This record gives sequence, C-alpha cells and structure tokens, in this order.
Amino acid sequence: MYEEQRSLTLSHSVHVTLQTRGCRQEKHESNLSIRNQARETSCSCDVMPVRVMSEGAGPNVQVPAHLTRIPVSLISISTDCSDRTVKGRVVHKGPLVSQASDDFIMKTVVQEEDTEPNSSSQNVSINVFLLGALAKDFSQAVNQGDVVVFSGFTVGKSPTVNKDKLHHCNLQLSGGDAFIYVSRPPPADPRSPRPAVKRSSAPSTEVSRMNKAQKYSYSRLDELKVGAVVNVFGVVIFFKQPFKSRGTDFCSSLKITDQSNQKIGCTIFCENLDNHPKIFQIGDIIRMHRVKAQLYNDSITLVNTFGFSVVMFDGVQGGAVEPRASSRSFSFDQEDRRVVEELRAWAAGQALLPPVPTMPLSAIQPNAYFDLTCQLLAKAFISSSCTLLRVWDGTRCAHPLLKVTASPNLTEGPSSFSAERESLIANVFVYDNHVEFAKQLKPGDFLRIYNLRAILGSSTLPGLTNSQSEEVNHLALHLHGGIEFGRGIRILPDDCADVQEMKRVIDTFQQDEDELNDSMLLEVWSTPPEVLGTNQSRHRRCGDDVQTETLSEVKQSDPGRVHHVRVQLRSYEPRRLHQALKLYCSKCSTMQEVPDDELLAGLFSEACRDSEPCTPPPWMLSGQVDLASPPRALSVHLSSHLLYESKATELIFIKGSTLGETCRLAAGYQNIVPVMSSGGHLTLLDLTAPFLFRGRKRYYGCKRCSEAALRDVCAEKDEQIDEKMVADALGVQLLRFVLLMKLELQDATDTLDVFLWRDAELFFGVSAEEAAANQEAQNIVCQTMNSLCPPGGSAGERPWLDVCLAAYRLDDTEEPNRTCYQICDTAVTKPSRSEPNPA
DNA sequence: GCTTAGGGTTGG
Repeated sequence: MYEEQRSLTLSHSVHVTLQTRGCRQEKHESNLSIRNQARETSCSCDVMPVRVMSEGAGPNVQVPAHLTRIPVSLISISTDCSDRTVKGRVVHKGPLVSQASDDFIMKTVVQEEDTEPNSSSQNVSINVFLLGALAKDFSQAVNQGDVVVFSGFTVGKSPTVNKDKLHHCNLQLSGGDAFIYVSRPPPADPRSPRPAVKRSSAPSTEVSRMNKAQKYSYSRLDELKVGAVVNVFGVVIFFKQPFKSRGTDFCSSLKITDQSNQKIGCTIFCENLDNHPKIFQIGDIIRMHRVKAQLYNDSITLVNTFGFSVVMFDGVQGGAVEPRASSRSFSFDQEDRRVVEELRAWAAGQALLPPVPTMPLSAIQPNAYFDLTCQLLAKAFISSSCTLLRVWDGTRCAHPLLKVTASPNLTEGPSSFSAERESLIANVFVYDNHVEFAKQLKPGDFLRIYNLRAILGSSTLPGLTNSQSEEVNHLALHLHGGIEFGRGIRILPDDCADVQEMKRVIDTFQQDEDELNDSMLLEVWSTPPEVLGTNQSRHRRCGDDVQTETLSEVKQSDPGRVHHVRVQLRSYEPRRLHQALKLYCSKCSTMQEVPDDELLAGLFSEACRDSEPCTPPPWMLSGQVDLASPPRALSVHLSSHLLYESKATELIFIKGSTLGETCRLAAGYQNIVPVMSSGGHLTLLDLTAPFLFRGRKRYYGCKRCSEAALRDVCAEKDEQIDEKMVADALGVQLLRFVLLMKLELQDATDTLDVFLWRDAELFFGVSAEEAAANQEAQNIVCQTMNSLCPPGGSAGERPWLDVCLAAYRLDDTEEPNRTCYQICDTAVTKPSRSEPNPA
C-alpha cells in the first residue's frame, strides 16, 4: 500500500500549468487588442493581420507559440480551428474583388509542401477566402510562391470541389482574429529565385501596409435594394431554432426590425450549426455581414451569402455588450457597441416583448405556453417519438407536478432523486423532431425550451402506469412536435446571464441537499474505474511528445491511448469532499463508501452490549480501566509478547468503549484495536468498523478478502508497529483510502466526463489517507477544486488546464464498449504571478 | 451542386 502511494507521489512526469487567465478576461483582452489595433496600426507591426517573417533570422515576427499546426489533409468541417494554423505555399492568387464600398474578397490557393509523400494533391491544396481589409492587405503583401501561415480561420465546405479537385473544405479569414504570417527566405540568400523582399529586423520596414481595421457600413431595414449584398443590425422579433432543411443545410428562420420599423424576414442556410446565429430570446440583437436582399411574395427577405457572418448581443438595456459570435473571427468595436445600445434603447420603448414569456417553474399556469430556462437532471426514453426530460430551475411550481418514474435502464442520469428534489423536478415530454435533438443533451446541461405547454392530467401521457392515473391534477410539460412558434430546445452556455441567475437559486437548494448525492454518484458510477489500477496499464503514461488535442478529437479516438487536452473544469461531483473519499481494496478491486460516524457509533454501542464474561486468548494480559462518567469499566488487553519486548502499550486491545472514547484513547496510544465479546470469546468487531485506530487515522479491512481473527502481533524490539503489521497479524486485508471524483471537462469543441482516481493524490499533492484524517489536507483539496471551478463562477473565471487523459475501455460485461477517461500524470500547480501569460 | 425556406393562432 505504501509503496504504491509513494510511487504515485513520486511520479514526476507532470503536465499541468494552471493558466492564470480565464476566458472572460481573454474576451476583454481580445476586444482591447482590436481597439488597439485601430489605434496602433501606424506604429506597430505586432497587431497587423498580415505579418512578414524572415526565416532563420533574428527577433522577427513569430507565429505565437500556443498555435499548433494542422495538416491540410486533416481539415474537415468539424475540425476545431481555434489555436490552429495551416501552412502552405501560395500557388494561386486570385484578383481582389470589391463587393461593396471598402469591402473586398479574394481567393487564393495554398499547397502544403511538407506532408506525407503519399498524400494526394487533392488533400494538400486548399482554397482560402480572404474577406474585408484582410483581402486587400494580402493582395499587396503576398506574392505567388510565398509560404504563408494562416490562423484564426474558419472552415467551410468547398462548393467547387468537383470542379477544381482541391480540398473538400475551404478556409475563410476575416475580422480581428485572423492572421496571416508570410515567411520568406533570409535576405542573405543570394540564390533566391524570387525577387528579394527587402527586410531588416526593424518592424518599420514591414512589407504590408496595414489599412485601418475594416469599417463596415450598415443598411437600415427600410433601404434594402433587391439584389444588394448588405450588412445589417436588427432586433429579433421572431426566430426558430435551426432545423434541417430538405437540402444540405440547416436553416434558421427569423424576423428582425430596427428603428425604421420595417420587419424583415431572414433565412440563414449553413451546414454547420455553429455558424448559425445564437439567438436565445426575442429581443436579442443581431448583426449580420454579407446578406443578400431578395424578393419573395412582394417583400424583401435577407438570405446569407458567401462570407456571411453573424454576431448576437443580448437585448437588455444596460447590460454588458458582449458579442456572441458564430464564427471564430469577427470584428467588434466601439461603433458596434454604440449601435447595439441605440437599438436596445429604441426597442425598450417598443412593444417587441415576446408573445410567449420566459418564466420560472414557480410562475407557470395550466394550459399556458411559455419558454423555460432550466437544468437537465436526467432524461429517459419513452418511445421512438417521445423522450422525457427531467428538469428543474430551483423554483417550486405552484401546482403539483406530475411524478414520473422511468426505468433506470432507459434513463440517462440518476433515475431517482431525494424526495425534496423530486418535488422540484418538472417532467417535460418532447416529441417527434425534438427527440433527435434531445439525444445530444446531457444531464447537467442548461437549456432553454421554447414554446412549452403545461398540461394538467396524466391519463393520456405516454409510458405511464395505471398507478399514476390518480394524479389527474398534476402538471406535465409538453414540447409538441414541429417548429412552429419557435418550438425547440437550445443549450445555453454556462456564462449566460439567465443561467447564472438560475444557478444561484439552484446552489442555495443544493447546499441543503447533501447525503443523497452519494447514492446518485454510486448510480452514475455503477462501475468503479478499477481497470486503470491494474499493472498492465501502468505503462500508459504520458510523454512530452503527446500533442494537445481537443475533446472532440479525444472522443473520436480509439481507447488505449493517452491524450493531452487543454480544458476548463465545467463541473464536478461530488461537491463535498467526504463523498469523494472511498475505501478501495486492491485485492478484489472493489470500492466502498467510508462509513459515517453515526453508523460507527451504532456498531460500537452494539459491541458494548454483550457483557457476558469471556475468556481472552492465552497470549493476552487483561486489565480494567474505570471510567468516571458514565461510571463503568473498560477492559483493556495487551500482548504478553509485546510486554516482553517492552512494547506493551504500543498496541492496545480495548473492549466496551464507545466510538468517541476509542478516538480519545487513540490520541494517546499508538495503536488501538477495538474488540468485543461474542459467544464467550474475545473477537474483533464487524469489519464495517475500523479494525485499528492510529492517532486520527482509522484503518478498515475488506470484508470479502479478510480472514480476521484475534491473533498476537509479533514485533521485534526495534520494529515499529504500523497498520500493515497489525493487519497482517489479524488476517485483515487493508482497505486503502482513495479519492474518486467525476469531472466534467470542457473546451471549445465538446465536454467530457472523466474520472479522477488513480492519480488523484498526485493531482492534489495530498494523500487520500491524509485527506481522511486531517483538516489541512482537506483544505488543500477543497481549495484546489474551488480555484479550478469557482462556485457560482462563470466560464470566464475558470482557469485553463493542461491535463493528461488516459482513455480505456471498461472490462465490463454489461457495457463492453464503454470508453472511460481518467486524469493521469497531472498535478495542479499553484498559479505563480511571475508566469507569463501566453500570447 | 447553387437547393434548402419563405413564422402563423398549437397534440400525444
């Protein structure tokens, strides 16, 4: 046991940095840098989106270190391209096309040169579209034949793949996050076949002359001309969640208005859901670039065209103006802020409020239609056209809510909750097309469900038993099939204001709820992650050569590998430390709860009850200790063997003490073994209780693997009596304290549930045994979790972590294909002030 | 390859 622990704490292939900068900060910084960009363009090359690097030369512009290159052949629609670069030679440079005044577009083709020799040319040549000022810049600064590195791009499906036989995707660059790095051979090389670009190390001779940050001009909704490609702002007065069209794309349908009072329908087709506007509610403000005005039924509608981008803003007056973009790169400046605030002020005076209000569960009325912001706790299969979502928002509905019990094997998430929590849970039946969407929802997700209907009575509900038919006056919620009235479900980000508000309510409730979490956890973890604990997988350690991957990439990989990820901790279970402590038997690989003091106190008082005289074994010396309050006698037994070695008091067997008394005695003696009389013999207590107390530490034995009996402990004179020696003598298989937590990791691409178990001690820098016994160790664990996931904090307040994950398949006959993940070789290091922020 | 949708007074 100790050797294993030692090997854990001495494992030093550690890979964690706790970056001190959170998302929220990052957002502000990035806004700041965009503003700086406008201000500093004349004096600094650092902020120019097209930069020239001289290969192998001095202190030149460099591609920021946090960006990693992705081979062109690996690019797909689903690739997460944040922090990715693409490198290639410019093999074609198209003309600079002016779309509108001061808005340009340009196509170039780059070819990757240093890829696998057997890659086909189709895989390594890719179309790149440059939009806005970047296009103009590129046309001036870059020549055919130059090697360029792109970052801050988005990936789209190439519509010309059959014609040009190039890569099936294209790259699109526009706005503040997109950068192009141009590298040229060092000027010292006289044999360069291409015209030498004069360049010294001084940035003032930058080849690119950066224009001012792109200025977009926006059309009012009453001045749209059929056929024109325009940029617009508007207030959303109707919207549908994106739905699958009969064509290749998802379609978002919405209607917007502005100060002109024109109401304009908009249709957005995008194959990738991420590129659709993130509209949360009516009243949100939308900014669209490059939409085309078309005529339909004598009215103008707006449809997205090439280079389309959309950004949403909350419409509430006085709130922060935070862009909610649907593309990695977008522009945003003070001018945008001003327009948003003007629209907010104007809309506040209009009757644009939703016809269907968003309301908490506490406000819903029978038969009403409403939007609900809630957290998903569990979902259950009802039928192929109906799924049950069990949700709550922390408020109590004024009407009794229908209780639904779904079969645990058809349920994702806990199949039951505490009575208190059950009384707050609303059952939402979602039908037809929403069933498909509901598949991607995970317990814990924050949702907004649009156009829900509250209905009394259960007689017609699917999947309910007769015993529930008496609940005729109970409310159930229904999300009917179809997309009319904006019916649908949306996952809300954690940092959304409404979610934050709801979390505050939920947290208050959760603090009162406690012991039941444990049974929930056991349900979630029906299989403890023991597989990794075996020696055969010990070699799966991480190495420095492992590249950082996104969570979505990790999920797509086969198990059996180690991954490096950069993630935030979205949530974790259990919230209380004592529930994370478990007892683990390394012999039979089972895990069990640590019994609580109430249970133990009962066992001790039970053990006191049998007061019939008993014969101690012959090797024992017996005596009595008289207690004053309450007045009674404890029998004390010592080993005669140890007495002979002058170590008699180093191991004391005690009979008749309460749990509290045993603990107090343990503070003064090295080893206390509680015993009891049973059938005229002295025996150990049931192994649910600790068989040994040493100071504040308690040691437990495995009921399954122990053959416990009272036997003498034979220690040599200078030998220390420890728990291992006592356990060996008594035939007890020692259980080891372990920490077991389930962490929900998150990055831009996905979320992933992982266990923290095998290397939990390394992670916290604390042994589980210490955490079970001493407050300081407990504080370290709690403080660590609080710093990684501040209670009530938004995503922006959570640090980014570099974590090593082992993916493995469960050796479980019930779920043979379930892949599990565990954090390994990862230690949390305290953020140091001197640590520089990455660029 | 250049479409797809184009809100509409609401079930289980």
